Amino acid sequence: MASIDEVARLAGVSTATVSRALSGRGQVSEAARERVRKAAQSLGYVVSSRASSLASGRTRNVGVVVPFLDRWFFSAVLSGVSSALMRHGYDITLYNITADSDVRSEVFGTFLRRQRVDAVIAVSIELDADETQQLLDLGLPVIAIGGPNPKLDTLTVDDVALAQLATEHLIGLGHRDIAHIGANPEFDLDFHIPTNRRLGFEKGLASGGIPLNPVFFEPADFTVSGGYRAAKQLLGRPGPRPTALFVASDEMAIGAILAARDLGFRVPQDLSIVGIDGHELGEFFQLTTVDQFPLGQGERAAEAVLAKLAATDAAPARTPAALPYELNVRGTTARL
Amino acid sequence: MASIDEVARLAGVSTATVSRALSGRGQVSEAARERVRKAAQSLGYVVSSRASSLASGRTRNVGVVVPFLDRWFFSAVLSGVSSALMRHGYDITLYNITADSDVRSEVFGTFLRRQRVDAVIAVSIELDADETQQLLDLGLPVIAIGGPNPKLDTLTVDDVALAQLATEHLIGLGHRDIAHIGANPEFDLDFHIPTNRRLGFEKGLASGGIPLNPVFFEPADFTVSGGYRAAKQLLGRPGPRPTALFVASDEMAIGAILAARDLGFRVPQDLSIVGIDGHELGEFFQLTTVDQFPLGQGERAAEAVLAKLAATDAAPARTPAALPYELNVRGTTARL
DNA sequence: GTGAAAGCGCTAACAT
DNA sequence: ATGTTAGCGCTTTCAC
Repeated sequence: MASIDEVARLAGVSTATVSRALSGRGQVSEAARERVRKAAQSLGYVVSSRASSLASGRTRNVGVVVPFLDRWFFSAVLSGVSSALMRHGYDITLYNITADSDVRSEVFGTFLRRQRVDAVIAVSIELDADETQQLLDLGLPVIAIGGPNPKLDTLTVDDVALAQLATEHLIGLGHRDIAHIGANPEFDLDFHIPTNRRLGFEKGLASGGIPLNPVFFEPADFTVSGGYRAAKQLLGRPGPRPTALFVASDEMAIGAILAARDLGFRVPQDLSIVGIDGHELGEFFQLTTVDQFPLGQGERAAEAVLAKLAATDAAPARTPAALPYELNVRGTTARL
Repeated sequence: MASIDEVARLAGVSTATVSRALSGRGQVSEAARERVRKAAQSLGYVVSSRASSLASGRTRNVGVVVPFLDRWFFSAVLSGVSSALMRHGYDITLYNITADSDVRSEVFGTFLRRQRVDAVIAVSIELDADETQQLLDLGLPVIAIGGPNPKLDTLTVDDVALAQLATEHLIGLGHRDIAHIGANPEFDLDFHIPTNRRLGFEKGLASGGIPLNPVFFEPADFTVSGGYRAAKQLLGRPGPRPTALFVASDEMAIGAILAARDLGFRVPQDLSIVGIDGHELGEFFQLTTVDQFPLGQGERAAEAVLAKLAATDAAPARTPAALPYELNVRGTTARL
């Protein structure tokens, strides 16, 4: 592994000039820059991040904290973060927080304090006051995605508005008997998202002058099978039947589609279903949904964090804007 | 951020002793060790990985190279890698290789050469000779998962045997008209897995004395909708119809189940379906499958890499064994 | 078992 | 624009 001295010797300059030429910091003549580049190239030299970060305080590495790796939404966000950061020459080191509080305190108390990262992106994790403080104490730029945390710069989608949009889409199609599958109270301990989606649902109904019917709500756990079971409840029991379902996630919505089919309902003729997320399987099931572009959320988070890293007192990074979303009408919703 | 000197002062020892006490290398009296631990704790001191790795050459960080982040199989493997490595105090930095050859050469030519990692785990990426060489030239322990590469220590599941097991399960249930959904030749440029599964299918048929029927094969792209389309082809066209399907992945198998239902076939009464993987949705669809425990694969890879890191010339790490798999009979296969 | 001191390979003042 | 040099915060001989 060639070192900076060898490059300097081969290029006929000092190590300082090599450092400047390769990092783009400070003034270097075009000629010297070119010789350094060539020398580095021919020696296969790459700046050692260990040495460079010790000397400069910069690691070119961003820590990403996620609660799940094997749920589609989080993978998609991570994918977006990764590609955007890579494009800028940054590495990403991954911290998978589980529910296990030992793991959590290890991550916040040790792993993140190793000075391995220049900044942190926290993806949809509800942090308690302690954890938030520990993050802040790192003294690094932090960007959170989702789950608004007043102490952290957060990129957040307006979940109330999303849910309202979905609900009003249904109302616009003439539906009035609309049921909601969403917020399981237990799940909501970690994320406020389900609650907000439920609020949006209620706002949507209100805007259409439709009274809230407590029977038209069923909690589920944000999995396909949870959605399936919830839909079976809603559709199978005696009493009034909804003509449309607003489901708080695409995965649950897919479960609901399957449940409806099993019970002999045709979607969308007998039952309209709308979800939220923009899940990759939505296309296959022709699911109408409110897309929240998870990949784009990751990319935006990456850019926000890079902006913070590049910010100066003279030119501070601007606060992140609200995340975009879009109603994607496909085949699971239709006029009553 | 407290530094080692402060800890040393507070504990009344030299920095050398602090280093030894905290790293567990070298001899330290129990008393000194305890004082150091207390001092570090009270100052909130964590060893700086920048300084430590520059001085020692060890980073406590493993690079993980994956081709996809948003496919369930890879997320599951990554999840396993992450939890196992974390347990041992290791960080993981993630390199998401895309098909884009610029990204690939950046990762192998630059990112991985920054001396940020002690070892590399490559998850199911088919590497060309150049890339393999670049990995080897890093001079680091490398463990690959899947896609056997003779130059790399590889943890690999016997795909031929898996496929044969699935096929023979069908034969054991009395099926003889068995179709296969699998290897799309184009997809196979990157992974030999589909080909091996097809070979296993053929071996299974042969062991049951069943001649290969070229009509009973349909290529697909390992997605749900790919499986759906392929199954529609197989079941919908004139001519002989299979009574069972061996599908080379669970995601495609789920597509096949849906296709069968849409065509009015009852699963498993009219059609048996078996997949491969152990996908999280398998439970919901009651899919019979050959589970290959992706999470466990990740954990094993992590352990293998740690073993290599701990290995000495006197006690080299043993070569990794074949990965386990298991037939999980659920509801989509039945006697003819 | 413990301490002194010489690096590890860079970067960033400071000089020129 | 470029070189000299003093660290960055640890680990690891080496000596005791």
